[in-house]
Amino acid sequence: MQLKNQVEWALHCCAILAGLPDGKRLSTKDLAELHGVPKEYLSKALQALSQAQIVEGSLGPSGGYRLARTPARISFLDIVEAVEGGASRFVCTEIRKNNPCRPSGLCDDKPCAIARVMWAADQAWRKALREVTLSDLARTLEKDIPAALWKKTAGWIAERT
Amino acid sequence: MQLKNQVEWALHCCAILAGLPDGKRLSTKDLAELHGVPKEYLSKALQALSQAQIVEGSLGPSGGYRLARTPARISFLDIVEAVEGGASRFVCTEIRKNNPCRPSGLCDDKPCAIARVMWAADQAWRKALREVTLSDLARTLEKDIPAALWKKTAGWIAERT
DNA sequence: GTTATTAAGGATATATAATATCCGTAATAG
DNA sequence: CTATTACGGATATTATATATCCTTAATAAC
Repeated sequence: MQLKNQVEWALHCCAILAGLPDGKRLSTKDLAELHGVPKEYLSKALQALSQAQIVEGSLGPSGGYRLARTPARISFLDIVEAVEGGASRFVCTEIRKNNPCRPSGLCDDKPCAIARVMWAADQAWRKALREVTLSDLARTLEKDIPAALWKKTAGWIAERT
Repeated sequence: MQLKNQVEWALHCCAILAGLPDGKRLSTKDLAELHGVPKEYLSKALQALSQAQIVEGSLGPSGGYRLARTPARISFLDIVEAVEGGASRFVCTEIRKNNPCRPSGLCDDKPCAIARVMWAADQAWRKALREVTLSDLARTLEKDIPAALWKKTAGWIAERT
């Protein structure tokens, strides 16, 4: 049980888009080349982000993607859920109802106790992701990435925007 | 991306085993019938629990499973990890290294900033699961389950131990 | 207008993992 | 000796993830 690799790709793409000069866009082709991933498949992830209104695509030459709102207003959770879906990773199939001792008419007033615990843990995961935004990430990256690489990459991007 | 249904089954089986009279065992066959799930496949989940030393199997007629330690010392996380594995659900494939601007010799002193956030969220999920034990669950179930069903099920189990 | 480029989305193929079943083995209680 | 059990290996089936291909409509540049 693993998150899709598209989640990783989407996060990295958003990190790049967050650093783009104002109003500029970057195409799927360039994002794919920058990250060394297949353009066609990455495109699906970007489309998911677009549908979730996290990024905004535009057509034609000089078209491409940019963030739909400021980095401070986009959380990791937004991006993860756009790609992976918002459903809990624990699915309760109500096997308690298969208990042969159970009266057929019996109705439960609460969801299964086991599911409640699993769902609460899922919420803890989501909370952790909700609390980190793209601007937080940008600050971290600025410290992590060597200045030379940072500058060279910015130049590479500038040539294509 | 969903947890395996075996996780749900394993948790329910452990809940039953936690309520078993001292020293008694219950077989895969009975656990499967009680939960309405395929015996052969459930067996794989129970084997995983056995390998993780959460339950203890014994052979022969009147054999079966019982918990390997007290319910207070078995957490949801123990059970989930036994079935689902302990690896983080986010896998970093280091796509940052595919950046064409990156000097080929460059070595990173830290793991990718995006991965760090994702891994922290994974830890939050695990923490929530680590903090709930089978004895906590037993207390909750006692309140949730109607006394009549509780008693009838206990009887059903008693006939088979 | 014409052309090249782009996002968007549908259709389809391939690979991997989840789900499920079957069988052989060794242990063990009656 | 027999029936029952956990355990593990092998295999089949189904679902999902991964990936590619193709068509369409928009649009910027010429």
